Amino acid sequence: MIKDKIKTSKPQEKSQRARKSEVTRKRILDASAELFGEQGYFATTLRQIAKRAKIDAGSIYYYFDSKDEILDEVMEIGIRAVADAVKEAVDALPDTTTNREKLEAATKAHLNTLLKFNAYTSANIAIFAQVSSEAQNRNRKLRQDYAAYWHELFDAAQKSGEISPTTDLSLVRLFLLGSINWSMQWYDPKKKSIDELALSFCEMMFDGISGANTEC
Amino acid sequence: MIKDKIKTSKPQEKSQRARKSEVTRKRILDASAELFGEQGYFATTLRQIAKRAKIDAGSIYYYFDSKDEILDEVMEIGIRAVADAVKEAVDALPDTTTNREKLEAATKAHLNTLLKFNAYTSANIAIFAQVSSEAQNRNRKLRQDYAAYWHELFDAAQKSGEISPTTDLSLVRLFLLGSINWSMQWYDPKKKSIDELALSFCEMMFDGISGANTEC
Amino acid sequence: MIKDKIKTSKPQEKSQRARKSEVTRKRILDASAELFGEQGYFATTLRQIAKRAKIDAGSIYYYFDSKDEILDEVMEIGIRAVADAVKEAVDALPDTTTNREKLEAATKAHLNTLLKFNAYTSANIAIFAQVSSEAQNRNRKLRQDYAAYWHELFDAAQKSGEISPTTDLSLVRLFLLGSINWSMQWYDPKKKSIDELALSFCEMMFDGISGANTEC
Amino acid sequence: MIKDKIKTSKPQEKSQRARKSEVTRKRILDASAELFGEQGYFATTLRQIAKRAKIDAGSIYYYFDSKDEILDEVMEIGIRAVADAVKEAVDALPDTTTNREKLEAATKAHLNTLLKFNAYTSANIAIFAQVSSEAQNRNRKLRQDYAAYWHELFDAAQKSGEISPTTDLSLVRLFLLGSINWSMQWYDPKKKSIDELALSFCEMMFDGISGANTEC
DNA sequence: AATGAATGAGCGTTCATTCAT
DNA sequence: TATGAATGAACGCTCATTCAT
Repeated sequence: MIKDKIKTSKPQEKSQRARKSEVTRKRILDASAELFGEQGYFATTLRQIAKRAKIDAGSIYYYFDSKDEILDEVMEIGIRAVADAVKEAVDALPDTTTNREKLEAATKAHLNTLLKFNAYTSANIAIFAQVSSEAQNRNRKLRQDYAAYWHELFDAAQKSGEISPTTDLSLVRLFLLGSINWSMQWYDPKKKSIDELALSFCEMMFDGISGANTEC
Repeated sequence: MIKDKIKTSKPQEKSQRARKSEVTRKRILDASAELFGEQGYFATTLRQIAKRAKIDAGSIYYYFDSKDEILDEVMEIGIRAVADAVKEAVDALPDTTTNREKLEAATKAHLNTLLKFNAYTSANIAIFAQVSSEAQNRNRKLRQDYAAYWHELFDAAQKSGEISPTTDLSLVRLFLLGSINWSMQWYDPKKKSIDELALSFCEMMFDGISGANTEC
Repeated sequence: MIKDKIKTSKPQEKSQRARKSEVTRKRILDASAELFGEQGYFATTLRQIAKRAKIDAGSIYYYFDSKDEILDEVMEIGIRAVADAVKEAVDALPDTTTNREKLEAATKAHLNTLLKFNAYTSANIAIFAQVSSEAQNRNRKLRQDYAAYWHELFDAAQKSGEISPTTDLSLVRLFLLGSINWSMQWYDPKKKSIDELALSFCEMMFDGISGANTEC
Repeated sequence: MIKDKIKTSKPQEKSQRARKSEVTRKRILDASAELFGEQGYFATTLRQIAKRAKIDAGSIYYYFDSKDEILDEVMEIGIRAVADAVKEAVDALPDTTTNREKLEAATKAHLNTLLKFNAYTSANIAIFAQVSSEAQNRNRKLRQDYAAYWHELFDAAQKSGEISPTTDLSLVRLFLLGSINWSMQWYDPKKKSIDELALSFCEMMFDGISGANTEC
């Protein structure tokens, strides 16, 4: 809708109007992401979204064609946000970084985005399973791309010998990301920092918890 | 409601009426558990439940006071079901069984209940995060008991030296159960059996994936 | 919906419930027909219908799946009502009746149904042109049947010599029924009785208004 | 609104502004007339009108105070258009023309305006019965003037003996114009030309369809 | 033990309208 | 001269719930 019009205006000098419009649009999306994450998609009403975005419920339809369209955009932003955060974190590391360290950085970034910084990502992870399969499918490509990026990280670690050659990389990825995503349901910032948690996760995954290890 | 009446009747010779009533009641709960698991709590309507239970929507209120009461009972049954299955599986093991083997058996039992046998458990795990905090609280005690049971298993393993003494047992429990529960979102029975999956999870947790291990 | 259930119940002894249900259903249809005729389809709201039918707006959906379904049923009843009234009127005539007299009787019956007796017929004639083409199509078959019946009447009159052999019967039918239907927009019962009006219409159609006729 | 301003500006040299304004205003009216005719008044939204007129929905309010005001103007233009067309057609006839021929010319002109040339007239005839009685009343005076003009034509024909002295002229006028207006609902240009149709109508009205006529 | 009828609050959505720019 | 943003009332419709039978 409006989005298109804004993008076609000259980039260097956006009118005040266009800027205000963008701000309102973002307020709606922000409110939606928060509420979807807190209550789920179906339990969230457009009137709640409108109230939190400080506009009238009818006005939402100036920016979006339907509640479903909001959902799609929230979910898309959510996946892009983690993916970007993770890639950025990994890219920022020096060349000398080991692959295990890269995976640790990725885990930290994912966990921080999910638990602290990004309501869109929380919403995506929280509600994906409960929305219609159509809505899921619209988000699937981005999720697969993100999974593929993690696979590369794991693959590099295996190739360099940091992960045992017999390890099923797909399974271990699902194992790690499952744990991470599930932490949404129990994480309490008062008890442990997010970065510590991420490192603990990686340590468990890499070294295991077996008491026999120490016998080496 | 009816539930109470049934319990006060003599246990050995239930009238046919009472038995039929129980059957209908169970049909409603079964239908609810299935639908909650498939679609979520809010997306499921009482009419859908009634249809699947083959009764009239109004009749549900003969057995339950509200949709929320159905939710509570489904969730309770769900947690009890996994807890029972896990305990039974562990209890059935011979005395010579190692603690690691007990944890493996527990994992298999949890995973089988969740992914194959019990719609109530699937529903519980799938919808817990999306229902009201009141409903969550009503289920919390049972969940804590179940967590405590797992903790015992981990604790015994640590005491026996099978788990390193520095391991944070609470964290590792959340790590393992998070992975397991999350598998609901991606598990495909055509690719791997549930028991194999359970063993893979335990192996990763105990032994880790590090390539350095092999250097011992 | 409900309609089906009622029909499957034993015809000889309808329960009080079923009868009450039928009454409510009819109240909704009656109210709809009246309002559609008075205000048009789009200007009529379900809340107005509910108010006139003395039920709650939501209750309408116990009997009908949508506003459109009400429309369909109102339109169907409307056409059937005129068709039945016209056929009955013609059938009631003795064998000695001329074809012109039959056409006069048909005209009277149509006009009375439209202007006096049947809100459904008024609604049908008034709103047909303004509803969606889908709704029109659903009503089309019945309208064609009704038109065919009129055609038979005209055809018989032409065959018997009461109508000139060169007359285009389709056109004259449209001419007559157009005039009749249009009378909805101007007819005032205080000025002329419906039966008189019908006869005037037929006289004009048969004999024309030309002053030259009298010269015969 | 703007209309007034335009009229007060000097007629011979309208500013370009004023002219552009008039053009836009006409675009809105044209779009409205078309849509009202196609879909009815209530089914037509201001956004549809705006889209067809290639302006923004809000801009309509620069030219009109309300949707109802557009309706009034469309309806007024519609009646004036037929009235003018009919009068022009009759005035163009030579002095030797018979009154019947004048009525035929009037019928042709009305029918052509309605079915071919003028969206405003189509809209007026199509939607008059469905708009509020207030809106109808605002259009009534013009309609009565137009009816009076037809009455004059009929009256002259009766006075000259071309119409039988016993004919109820008001009724015959309603009869003819009803048929004509109703033809909107069934006329198909592929089957018969408008002029032929008009002549057929007049022939039926004047000469009747009776087979007995030929016996003269 | 169960149903059919009905309710009423609230849902997602639409639409005529307003107004600052 | 015209627009983009926003409003708020009302729309068709859904749903958990009630209740007489």
